[in-house]
Amino acid sequence: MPEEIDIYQTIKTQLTSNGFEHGAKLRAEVLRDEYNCSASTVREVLFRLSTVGLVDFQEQRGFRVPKRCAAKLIELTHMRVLLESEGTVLSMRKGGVLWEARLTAAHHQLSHIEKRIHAHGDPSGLIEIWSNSENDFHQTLISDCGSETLKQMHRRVYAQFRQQLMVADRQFDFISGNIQHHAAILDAALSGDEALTRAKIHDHLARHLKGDTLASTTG
Amino acid sequence: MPEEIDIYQTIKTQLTSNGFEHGAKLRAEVLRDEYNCSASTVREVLFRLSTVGLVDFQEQRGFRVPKRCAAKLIELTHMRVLLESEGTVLSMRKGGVLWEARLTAAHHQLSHIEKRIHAHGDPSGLIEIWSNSENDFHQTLISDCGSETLKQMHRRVYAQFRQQLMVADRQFDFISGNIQHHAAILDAALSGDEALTRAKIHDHLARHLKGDTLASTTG
DNA sequence: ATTTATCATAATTTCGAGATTATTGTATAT
DNA sequence: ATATACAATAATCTCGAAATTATGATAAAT
Repeated sequence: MPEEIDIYQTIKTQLTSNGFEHGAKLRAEVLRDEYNCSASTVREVLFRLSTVGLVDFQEQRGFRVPKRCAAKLIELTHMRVLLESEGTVLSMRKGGVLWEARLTAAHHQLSHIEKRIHAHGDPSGLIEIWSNSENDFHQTLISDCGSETLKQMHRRVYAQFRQQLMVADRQFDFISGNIQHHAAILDAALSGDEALTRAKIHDHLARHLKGDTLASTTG
Repeated sequence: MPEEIDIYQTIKTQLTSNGFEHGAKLRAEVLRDEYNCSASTVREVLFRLSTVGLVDFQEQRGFRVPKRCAAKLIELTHMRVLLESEGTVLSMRKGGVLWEARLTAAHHQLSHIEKRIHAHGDPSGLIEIWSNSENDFHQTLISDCGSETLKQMHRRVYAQFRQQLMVADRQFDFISGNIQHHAAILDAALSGDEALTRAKIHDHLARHLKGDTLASTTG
């Protein structure tokens, strides 16, 4: 069995779920023990992840986890708005009932978890499952856009976005306003109002655009 | 000196300038002779290029040059319109005179070459220089958008786009209409009319959207 | 004649070591 | 005390070969 694919996914998951410190050095000779493989294999994986933006690489100076950076988060947010709006509107136009059903289902699950977190106050044990549901909802929004390229780019941006946001022990990206935000996006999408849908997607992410020099284009 | 970076650039250039056949197999053991290095180094490079979309990879079945595919070209074109419009409008808003100057210069050079090709009839000897100028013009359009992320994504999409279009001995992407198209984009950008600029960028690339199921969003 | 099994060949994947380069610490000189 | 030169250490980069897996050819069986 070729394990490089597994190792790639494993390290990628670690990178996007706070498995490493921001700015931490990633030494192949050290990581090899974690995954029972050689340093060369780890090196290849890190090289690939650097191409995707989840790892920083400098020649002759090795690999590092990208450090937190406000400007970068703004750029990634801006990209999310752009790609997610476009993908969602395209999915709406294809007008599939199946898509509406899947979106409703994804929102139902996400909503359920968010209400539990809101009621409970402490999201500690639910962070992973919430993170997966949030991801699923946003992926579903664009799932029927008809462009594998767009979906791939969005996955990439989303992964980097999450990496920037993840901090140990904190409440991550979750705020109580999310419940209304997600519901508003769902309603707008089902209503068929493209401009409204774009606006709601923008509003949902707007809090990450504080101090932005990049103005919004579609709002 | 670490040559992997050089080899990466070399192979990338070959991939985007018709250096390989569409669908051709890329065997590390064979390519190593071309670049005076080991098969492992070539393998790493191909792995990285596969992450960027310029090489197809299947586990246990090696690397291949992506084959030509109408649907893919449409997706890439759609992405170019999306990213290039957004990046250009953002550059316009930053309103730099330096940007306008650079854009005018880039257009002047491109225009010069295109008129020579148009007059001469045969673009054979000018393909490479035209290709560089065209690339430069479009990169300059978005150069002051303020988002490294957007620029990086556009570079990637553009590279894949060109790879799809390149065919040996043919006139590549060049058509006589380009001269008017590029001039129209320049004029619109300098005039400050955002909607018009978006429209002209779309029109310029519209011929690659034949048979598109993805409708345009901003036009 | 077509299918299945087995074997030989070729390609891919993984590895650890050697070569190269950066980093750190120490000593000397200004 | 600061700066420079040099040596020791640690990291990165490159490589060729061994291990694994796919591919293709040949033979046996239905």
